[in-house]
Amino acid sequence: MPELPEMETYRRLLQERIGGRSITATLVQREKTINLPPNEWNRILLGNRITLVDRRAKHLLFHLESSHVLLLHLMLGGFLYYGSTEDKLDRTAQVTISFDDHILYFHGLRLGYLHLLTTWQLDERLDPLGPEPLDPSFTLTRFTELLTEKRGILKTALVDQHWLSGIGNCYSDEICFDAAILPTRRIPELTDEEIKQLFHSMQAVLKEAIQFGGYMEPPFYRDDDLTGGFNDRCRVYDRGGEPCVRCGKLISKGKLSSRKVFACTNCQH
DNA sequence: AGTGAGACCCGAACGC
DNA sequence: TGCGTTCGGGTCTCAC
Repeated sequence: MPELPEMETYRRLLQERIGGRSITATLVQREKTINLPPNEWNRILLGNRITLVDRRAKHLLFHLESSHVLLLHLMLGGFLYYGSTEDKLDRTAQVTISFDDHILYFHGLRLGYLHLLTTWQLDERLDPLGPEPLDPSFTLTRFTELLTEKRGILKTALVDQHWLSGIGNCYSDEICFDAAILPTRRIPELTDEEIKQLFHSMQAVLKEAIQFGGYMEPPFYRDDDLTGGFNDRCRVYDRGGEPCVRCGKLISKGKLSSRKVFACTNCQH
């Protein structure tokens, strides 16, 4: 599931590859993915140069020389592949963007989108998002303040993009596991010590996931051994029934308002 | 304010 | 092989 670490992995890989390069062709197979009539979308993009690939929460931002921005959200199951006309995946690509002989394929964009925006429109779109958990200005003090404003269930808050952005279903469970705190705990019942631990685990888990290339099935390019490196390092997510790496008891799989929740009910409290 | 339900969307995986 | 069916899950909106 593309969350902060997966998008950050893509950002890094994309910046190295297409940063500074000009778009030579585009192909839109699914018009709903974009926000403009295809000819207008194409007209603005063709010949335009990518000045910077940036990330905000689970969004990827392709800044263009024209000062437009391509805003990507992969939602569920979206993923990217960087190859060529020969080197591509045998999967449907909703959009492709070419840089001479290199092609960026956008796959699995069912609910996901790739919107071409002005900087003003971009600010408006990103405005409702909560703070970035890894932003240096996001301190334990700030985190504690945020938690004081919330009263519901911990996991619900962690995945609330308006409250704190970038964390989704997978990492909320991983963070809670690392902190040895149940994701179903009520926020007001958390002790100062637990909040401190949660903050620390949030930093540690997200940084580790970024370092190992996130939780992602398909590779980003041929011979890519980075993307998806965190798949095997997940401790609870999608591991229902497997033994807990910390205590050996079986990981439980539950539901919380239509969301899957994975936790070790033995060593998480 | 928090919670839950429903809609969105459709390719891939699965079953026969 | 091929057709039909099922499923996933972030986000938004709306009702309670």
